[in-house]
Formats: sequence, structure tokens, C-alpha cells
Amino acid sequence: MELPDLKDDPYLKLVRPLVEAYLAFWRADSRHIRSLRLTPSQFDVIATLGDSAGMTCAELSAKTLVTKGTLTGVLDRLTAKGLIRRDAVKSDRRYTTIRLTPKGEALFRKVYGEHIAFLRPFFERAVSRKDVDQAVAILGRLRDSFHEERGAPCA
Amino acid sequence: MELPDLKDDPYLKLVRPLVEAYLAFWRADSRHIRSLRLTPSQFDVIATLGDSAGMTCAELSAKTLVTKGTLTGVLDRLTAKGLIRRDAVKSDRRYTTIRLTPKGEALFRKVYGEHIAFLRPFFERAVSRKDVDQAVAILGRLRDSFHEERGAPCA
DNA sequence: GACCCACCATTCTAGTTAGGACTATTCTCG
DNA sequence: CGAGAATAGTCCTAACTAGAATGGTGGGTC
Repeated sequence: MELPDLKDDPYLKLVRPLVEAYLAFWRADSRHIRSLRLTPSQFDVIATLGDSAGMTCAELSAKTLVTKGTLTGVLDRLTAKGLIRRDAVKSDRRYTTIRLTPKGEALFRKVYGEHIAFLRPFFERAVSRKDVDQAVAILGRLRDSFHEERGAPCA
Repeated sequence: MELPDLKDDPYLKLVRPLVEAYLAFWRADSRHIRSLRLTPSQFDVIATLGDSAGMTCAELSAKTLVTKGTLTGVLDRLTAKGLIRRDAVKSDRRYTTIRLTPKGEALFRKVYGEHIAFLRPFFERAVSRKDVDQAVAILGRLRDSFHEERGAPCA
């Protein structure tokens, strides 16, 4: 009665669906990941490393949704599980290369496919291919809009 | 090279844009909220209470994105700031009614409008009204798809 | 070689998260 | 009325988060 703003505003009425859709996705997603005995952050790291031949913490933090500060702890726990390895880089002692161990590699192969298969039906039954293309375009522009602000009063 | 799945899959290629758009939004959103000396959870609670004449913890947890268990701590901190009040419900001593204090009410008035005004331009410059309507419909179906699963093997 | 700036990984703090366990209270049924 | 099931709010654990601070390292420059 006091603030119908968000629901009625021709633009901001997008906020709620965006948040709700993402959250619904995220909850199903992370529930499934937890059932695989991993946390979302850990899965993120595994999935990112699985595609590469190893990378530094900074790179890893850029490609995942895990902050550099948080990464240390996440990597500690993955190391304890024997899934990753930290290798010193000889040419520059500031760097550390993070790699999957064979055990981590095996887990990645198993879990990644399973997770894709788990997610697919939720999308397939809800939206058409045309919907997907439209949404990808719109969401992309929205993302860019939020990123621009930072670089706007640059240089 | 090993897993182009997500990018190429006609349905799952929606995952990344969804996550990125939401995250870009969320980061700007929470950065602004923090600049107002509140955390996102605290703002969520304030904004939800601001629209009502008080509610129980369970209701509050349902309407916000804050879990019941987490709510206790959030409410503790809001109480410490003098923004909310916990009132015992006489008719059922299990319940507690959470209300904004006058100070909380004042903060709500100030902060809610500011936040709307902060968010609006990001959307306005990125998408058309038609885009908004399309996206609202698509995201709504996606959200429902994720919610259905739970109720499927019901009864 | 000494100095300064940039960068990497780690550490720290306050707050949040999911999920489960716990206590007090209320409801329901016999 | 009493036993059992539900419910509300709290507490607990492990993990994550942003953001700032720290210390080690390396690439200039003079």
C-alpha cells in the first residue's frame, strides 16, 4: 500500500522475476551439488580447473565466483580432500599453480556430466529455444549495464 | 575443449547469462546497500517490514531471502541498532511479532526510495519495456519449473 | 644496489548461509 | 486429562562472503 514501486515500475518490475528465477535455479543447483558432497564454491573451482591445465589463484578467482580471499580456504579444503594440488611456479615465486589431482580429475568427469543432466530438464520444459535466445540477449545487456557504471568516469 | 556443453547446449546456454546478469545486479545492489550502513539481509528485512504492520519470524523468513535460522542473528543486530522491536504475542507465546521502531521506520522511508532511484537507471538504459515484459514471462516460467519439482511426487 | 610501485597469496573481521538439533509451547486425538 | 505430533524461535556447526590489511616477491628506475 505504501510502496508498489517495484511491482508497477515498467523497468523495476523485472527485479523480482530476475531474483526469483536465479534463486530458484541456484537452490536446486546447490542442493544437487551438496548431494555430491561438495559445496557450490568447491564445485565451481573443480569445474573451472577441469577445463584447464591449471591456473593461479588470481585467475581462478576471476573465472569463478569465489573471491581471492575466500579462495584460500576453499583450496585448503579441496587439498584436504585430495582433489587439488598447489604447485610453486619456479619462474615467479609469487605465483602458485592450482591443478586437479588424478582423483580430482576423476571426480570432475563424473560430477560435471551428472550436474548438466540434472539441470537440463528444468530449462527444457520451461522455455523454448526462441525464449532462450531472447533471454540471453536481454540478460546480457542488463549485465553490461551494471558493469559499465564502474568504467564510466574512467580515464 | 573438453566441455563446451554449457555454451553450446540450446537450453543450458541460458545458465551463464542468468547467473551473470543476476550477479552484476546483486553486486551493484549490495554495494549500494552497504554504503547505507546496512547489509543486504538487513535491508531485505527492513524493506519487508516497512510494508507491513509487523510479522512473525516465520513470515519474515518466508517473504525475505533469509532463512529462519539466520534470521535470529540478523534481528539481533537490527535490534542492537534500534531499528526493530520484538514483541511477545499474548495469544500464543510461541510467536514473536517483529516491528520497525520509529527509528527503523524513518530509515526505511529514506533508504527505500534512494535505493529504487539508484537501481532504475541500470535497467532503463539497458532494456526496452517490451524486453522487460518478455523477460518477466520467461524468467517466471523458469522459476516455476524449478519450484514444480518439489511438489511433483506430492500427496 | 636501493627505492618504489605493482602484484600474488594469505590472513583477518564481521556478517551471512544452509541445515540440523534443541526447547518451549500449542494443538489433536483418544 | 495425557501422549504424541506440530510449530515457533533459538542455537550450533561448517562453510562462504566482501573488504581491508599483511608480507613476500618482482619489475621498473635511477
